[in-house]
Amino acid sequence: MYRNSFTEENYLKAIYKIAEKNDNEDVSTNEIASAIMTKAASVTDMLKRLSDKKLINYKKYQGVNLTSKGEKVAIDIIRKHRLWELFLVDKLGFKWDEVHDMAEQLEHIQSEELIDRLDSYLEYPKYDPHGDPIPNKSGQFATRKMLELYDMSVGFVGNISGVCDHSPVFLKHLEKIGITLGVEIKVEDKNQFDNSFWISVADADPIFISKEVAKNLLVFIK
Amino acid sequence: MYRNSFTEENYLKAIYKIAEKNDNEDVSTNEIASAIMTKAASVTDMLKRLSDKKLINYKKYQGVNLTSKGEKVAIDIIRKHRLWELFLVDKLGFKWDEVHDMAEQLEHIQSEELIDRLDSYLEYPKYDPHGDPIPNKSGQFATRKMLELYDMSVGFVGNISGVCDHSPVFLKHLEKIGITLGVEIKVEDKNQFDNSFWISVADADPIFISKEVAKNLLVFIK
DNA sequence: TTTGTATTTTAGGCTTATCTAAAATTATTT
DNA sequence: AAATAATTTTAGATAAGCCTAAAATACAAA
Repeated sequence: MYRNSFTEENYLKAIYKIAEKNDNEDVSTNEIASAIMTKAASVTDMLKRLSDKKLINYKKYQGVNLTSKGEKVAIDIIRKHRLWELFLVDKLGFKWDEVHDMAEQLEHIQSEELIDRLDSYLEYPKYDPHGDPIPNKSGQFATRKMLELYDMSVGFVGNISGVCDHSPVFLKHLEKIGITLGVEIKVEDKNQFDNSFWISVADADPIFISKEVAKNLLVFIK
Repeated sequence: MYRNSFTEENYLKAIYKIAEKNDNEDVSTNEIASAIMTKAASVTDMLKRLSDKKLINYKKYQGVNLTSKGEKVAIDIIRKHRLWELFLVDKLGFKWDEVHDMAEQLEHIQSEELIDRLDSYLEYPKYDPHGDPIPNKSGQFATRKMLELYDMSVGFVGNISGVCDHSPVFLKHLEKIGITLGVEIKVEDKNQFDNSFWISVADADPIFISKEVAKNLLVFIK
């Protein structure tokens, strides 16, 4: 029974997320370096070690992808991260823009029993506070078709079900203008000039949102 | 704003606990080595680093004690450890013999806000699942005079308020014979020959406990 | 007080994870 | 296809933490 270090877990998670974003193409050294905030040379070092441990498939200069063993580890970390985030928001009352750094630490706590009990305590949730799916114990993600609000037409009615950008600055902005996860919105008008929107949120007075905001909001059809 | 490593925090915690046990005498290299499960040479290395950081007072060959800065860190770790233990038992339903290893990891999560909210969520508890006091935000411990059950005389009535030995094997044994934290006990008889006890627990039929058990149970007077 | 034992420190190595600078490889452009 | 640019890897250091073996110091006993 091996145990992976924090650092190894972080690399695997980063590789998983980059691959997910790029339709599972092989992941390059530089992409990993910028995700982990480190230098390419350090990444190369680590790739060799992960390869030795059969956690990734790696050929020099060719980029990498996760083995099924490596993917398992990555999904497990994501499961832990999202469960802890939900705990922090639902039970301890944190806001959705405050929990990321804490979850980055908590995701490395080693105990399967702990995470299973946390899962049960939270009543086997399917989505985290940002709308991202939480894999279950066997690594399965719930799926639902989510679309960018930006692509919806005037008259569309649906619920905010996720965000693309997870940065505190974006999340705080949403909070300020009254947009939270799950809230019902309606597209009242679209501005041809700058592609900004007028939307009404939970039947309140319509608010203005920019193209940038609309592109980072995900909705699903009611 | 500095950040201490896990390892540094573990050393400081170990020094604090050894000093506490020995009436705040200076702590020796060997004592630390055996507490941390490492070698004396490694301890010496670390003592130099902790001393450079002004977390301990260290003179070669003379043993060490914590500076007020170091003590603060140690108490903070103990606070986090005990709060997490209580969370695991009270909220996630773990048994008191199962939580130590998880709390050893959780105690190093860095976020003052997190621990304050956990404290609030648990309603500012004063004692952990083993009866050990939980320091408050400013580092103050609740105090109550606890005595070994071993020193009580026949007829004594009180409540189990703590344990000396924290090992799973001891705690499981207590569980098995029906002794839990807070339960009321009465000393029915003491055996001169081997210093074993007959005690009744919560008005049930008297049970037999050995000298070893009696020395590791703490009571306070009702 | 000298001798012997136990404790502690130093010296020198090892591993993980990082870095910079230089070399090797791949990709792009003319 | 050759030249240039970008990416990736190697080489060689560094720091934290750990180790073993040997040297230094402190403690205990004759």
